[in-house]
Amino acid sequence: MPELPEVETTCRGVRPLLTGHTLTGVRVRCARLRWPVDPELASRLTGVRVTAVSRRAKYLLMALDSGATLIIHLGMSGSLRHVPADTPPERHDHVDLLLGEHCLRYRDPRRFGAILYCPGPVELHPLLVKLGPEPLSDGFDSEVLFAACRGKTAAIKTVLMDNHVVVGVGNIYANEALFAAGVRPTRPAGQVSRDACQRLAAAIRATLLRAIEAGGSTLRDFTDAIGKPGYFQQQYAVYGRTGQPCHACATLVQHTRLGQRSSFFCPHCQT
DNA sequence: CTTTGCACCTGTTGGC
DNA sequence: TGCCAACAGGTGCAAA
Repeated sequence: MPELPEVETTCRGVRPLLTGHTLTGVRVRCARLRWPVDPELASRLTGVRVTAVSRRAKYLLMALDSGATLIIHLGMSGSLRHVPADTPPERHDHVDLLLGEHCLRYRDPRRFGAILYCPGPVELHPLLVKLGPEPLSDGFDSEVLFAACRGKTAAIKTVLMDNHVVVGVGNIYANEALFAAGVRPTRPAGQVSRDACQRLAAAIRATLLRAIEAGGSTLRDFTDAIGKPGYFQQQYAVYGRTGQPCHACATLVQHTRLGQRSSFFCPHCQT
């Protein structure tokens, strides 16, 4: 579920609940996530204070005053909810981070997500160390994208979704940004002009920012039901609109498959 | 090194 | 109405 906007919204939602607070316990009901949850997680975290909550790509990073970091990834179906600690867990509620009377509850039906304890410098963690720039930072611009496209025969959409090039661009936003930039997802990256890269970089930024704003305005309290994924659905220009008319020219949106991922485009607007 | 396809899971959907 | 295959927003990793 979570694309970068949902992860960013989750990050902003949990930040005030965690920052400066001490974890009073951890309940692990199911440790079988993408990677097994550390069996010693409870003893490592109990009594430890959270000093900061941030995000890198789609990883949530909870900095601890012990110098360690708790890394949480929501995978495809994960969510964090803020509920009273005595709320009976439902199916797929795998982990609770206890905060006195309340807790942060991790739910993940597909269990593609992860909860990892990183004792050392988190920026050196194997999962983070090779990541490309954040799409909303100065580290990502059209020149970075253009350079990454040089000489590549792979489809531009594949490059946009490559975490070594830029992080956080999932399937939905790759499709949407390509439409906004007028670039066909199947176009070989090496044939994408500097000008098109300019439009793509801007479109990625605008598309993500718009979604984050939509999420932020939906989100008043990060409590209970609001923490669930898909809580802000927005209008997509092409994603999931196979056979429906393009909003710009009424040509029917086409569907194709690129590296096992659904791709949608307007054959008239995108070249 | 690049590129491709698989694997990890469960829940939902669409076609027959 | 019922059943089952196909598919779902991620992404690390093995294999080619």
